[in-house]
Amino acid sequence: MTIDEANINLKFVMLFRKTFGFTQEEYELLLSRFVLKKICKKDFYLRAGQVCSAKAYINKGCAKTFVIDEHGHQRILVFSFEDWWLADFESFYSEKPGIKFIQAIENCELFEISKKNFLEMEDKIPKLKQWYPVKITRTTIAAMKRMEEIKTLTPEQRYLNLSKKYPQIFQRVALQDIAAYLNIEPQSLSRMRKRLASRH
Amino acid sequence: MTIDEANINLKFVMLFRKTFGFTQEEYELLLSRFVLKKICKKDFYLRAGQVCSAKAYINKGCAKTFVIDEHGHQRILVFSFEDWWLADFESFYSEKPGIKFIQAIENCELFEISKKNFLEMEDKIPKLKQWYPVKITRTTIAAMKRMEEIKTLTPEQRYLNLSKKYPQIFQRVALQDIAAYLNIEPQSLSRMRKRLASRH
DNA sequence: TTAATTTCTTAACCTAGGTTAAAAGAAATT
DNA sequence: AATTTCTTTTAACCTAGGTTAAGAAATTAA
Repeated sequence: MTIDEANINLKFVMLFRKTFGFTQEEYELLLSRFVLKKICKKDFYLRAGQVCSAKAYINKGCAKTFVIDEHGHQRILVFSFEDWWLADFESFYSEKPGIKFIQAIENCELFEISKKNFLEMEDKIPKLKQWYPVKITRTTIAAMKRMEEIKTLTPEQRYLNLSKKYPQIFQRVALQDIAAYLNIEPQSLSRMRKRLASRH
Repeated sequence: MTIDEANINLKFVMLFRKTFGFTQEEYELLLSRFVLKKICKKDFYLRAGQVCSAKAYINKGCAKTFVIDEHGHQRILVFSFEDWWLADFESFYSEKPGIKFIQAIENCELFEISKKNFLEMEDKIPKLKQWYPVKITRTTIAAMKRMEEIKTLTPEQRYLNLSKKYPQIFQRVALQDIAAYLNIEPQSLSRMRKRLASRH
């Protein structure tokens, strides 16, 4: 399947075009390696035990990445929305089976590129290679910040931060998933919301 | 100050020499840009508010990296021992003042290289540049794993993991710092150790 | 060696979140 | 519209860790 011209809306490719000055040929070559993949709500993009051999740009929809803890509970590591990438980073680079599940929260429209094709593109379009250090540095900093946040804040504080920073998230993500993201049980989130409401 | 030949023990440089096949000239050029820096126990290598404009290889000693939470408590993000690097990664790359403190837990012998010199070396020794993507990918994966661990495990489980994986750490790091690393108060760690001991 | 300081432990009480179970509300099916 | 299923809320009880305060043990300094 190739990408329907009418659907092309890959912000990052457009951004590259501007930032790194891709030629028309490079632009088209890169685009040709992406494949449109539609997945329905509740479908899995990736399951624990699989090797993540591709990454996918989210054009529409959202997804959650989670691991299963020893009690069998989902522990959500990240929610991903439009203009983000879906992948189990660890498995993608190690090429070993991962422990993460990536599941659609809404019907999703993804543009996927295999690791093989991506590496090939990095060879053929040297400008693309400049992207990696920039992007991964940002990813690392984000992961470290997230770690600091989890370390220093209580679930309640993290809930308040989330409500403040991404109030729209409650329109798209179920409370039970918010709870799994905050690392608490849905009942506790419910009680917490009540507690916070009563402190008007 | 230059590095005394007798003291040269930079494993990473030796490793590079083998892995990337540095020439003698490259090897000596790179070494010449490192500066020996000794800091005493309890001295700060870096303070919040400063821009981290260098990184330091730990040849001897250990250090803790922490942030201060809203109650004024230290929250230790990482302990660093021999053969690790000291830096506030976030500040190093953003070139903005950071929020982290890096403090020696023992007297330390560091080999420091400024960001400026490091970038210059990356230009002059192209083989060195190959190192970055490899290293930062590992750093990112480690940060993500740490985040998963903090998310999925209780302080008690993390204490048990630490005791199992790095039993030697208790010989070098005070219990109050272990507590700050586990995200609990020293009293709670003390109580927890008693609880665990009684379950023989 | 003693005094001062720091680190570690103990205890009593408090609170947030876990656990279990059930009910109420919403959404999806029939 | 009615039924089934999934999500959210409520409540009672339990437990781990926070808080405060004080004492014991170990370092460090004098």
